Amino acid sequence: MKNLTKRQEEILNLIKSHIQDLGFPPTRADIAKSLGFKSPNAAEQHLRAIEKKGFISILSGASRGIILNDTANDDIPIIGLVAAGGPILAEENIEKTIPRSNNLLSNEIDYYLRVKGDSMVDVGIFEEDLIGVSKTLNPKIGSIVVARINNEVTVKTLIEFNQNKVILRAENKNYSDIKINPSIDELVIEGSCVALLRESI
Amino acid sequence: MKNLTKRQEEILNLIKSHIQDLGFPPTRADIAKSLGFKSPNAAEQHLRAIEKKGFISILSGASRGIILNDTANDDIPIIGLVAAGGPILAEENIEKTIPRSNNLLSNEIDYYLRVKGDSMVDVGIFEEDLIGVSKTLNPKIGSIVVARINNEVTVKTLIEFNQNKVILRAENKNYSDIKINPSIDELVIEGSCVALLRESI
DNA sequence: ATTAGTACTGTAATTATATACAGTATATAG
DNA sequence: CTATATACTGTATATAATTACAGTACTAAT
Repeated sequence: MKNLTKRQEEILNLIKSHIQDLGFPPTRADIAKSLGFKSPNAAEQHLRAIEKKGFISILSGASRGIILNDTANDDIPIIGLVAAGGPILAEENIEKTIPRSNNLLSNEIDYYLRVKGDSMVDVGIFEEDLIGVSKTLNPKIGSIVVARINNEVTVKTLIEFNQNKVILRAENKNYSDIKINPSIDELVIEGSCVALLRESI
Repeated sequence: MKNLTKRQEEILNLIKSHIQDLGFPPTRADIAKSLGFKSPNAAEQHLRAIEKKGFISILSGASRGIILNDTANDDIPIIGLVAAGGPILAEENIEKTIPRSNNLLSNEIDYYLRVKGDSMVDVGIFEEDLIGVSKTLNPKIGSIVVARINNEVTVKTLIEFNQNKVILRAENKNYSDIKINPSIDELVIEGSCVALLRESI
């Protein structure tokens, strides 16, 4: 997507604030009036240019038919089953997304991961719960982390983390600790768990 | 604000989803076409009625000049400690509020209640968790409810609910069932638990 | 009994809007 | 030197859209 000129950006911002204020886009005449053009055609031509650069779509024949092509992908993805092999945030794993502005929990959250299995029930994390994961937050000993062991993604408590020994604990008496030697098995700590959501109790 | 009729609500929803989908409100003709009216005037008159009831404003002369009067500006309160005696939603119990538009869970939620104690740990509800409570949802046997027993507010599973015998269960082996005779003890089911939030795991 | 509200059809006029066409001027890239 | 892009004025027109007016029919309230 090419860069907008100063004037074009001015017009795009005008469209955005018009939508913000009134709830619908401006007409060509509105734009012309706001920016002091004496011809609505000036606005028309700017719109065409902005459309050509991909920032908006114009519906022909529809009044105020300007659609913002929001590039700003600040949605938080909800990850369902993670397909083995690929990255967690791969397209195919995304169940749906929610706008970040609707997120009332920590804004450190990079994605929500739907919990599979009962290995964390003793700390109140149940199957189908959504855990909020921060990729950047440094995983601390004793915190709950999202780990990938040999391409298998799992949620566990981090008990020990050394060069040649990592221990992950399932918070369920029926499971035993997972001991990993990172020089033998591939281990990636994908992130830390910072929140939890449960729908339809 | 008066209530909308079924048809009027249908039209309001149509406007909302049109805005959601395209970014601007529909025209009278759009509405007529969507709902099968043969005259755009049918839409016009509905819009006037909806405006009269306060749900929208219509800008005269402007195409698509329909402004949603955000009624949904009621914030969802987060209830901390419930002071004995008063209603749950009393001012002094409100820890803070969050805009309903930011709520990504069920929109049946009337308030969030901060959980005190460990009586529900076996179903993954921990101290300091926030449970989303619906006042209107009919409490079902087996569901988790917010109950008030002699002015004490508690969260428990509803096991039995008869005229002279109500059983509430703590989901924690260390607690025993609470048996109540509603003709002796004052019992109010305040709502049903429909969601759960946990911050800072 | 009558008024007000709901729920439409049908027609038509006015105005709002998109959009084509014809220009002018400046800047930049090949 | 010649396209191509930017940045406009000015005019005109087809059509999109609002909106008034005249009806019909049913329901609920005063």
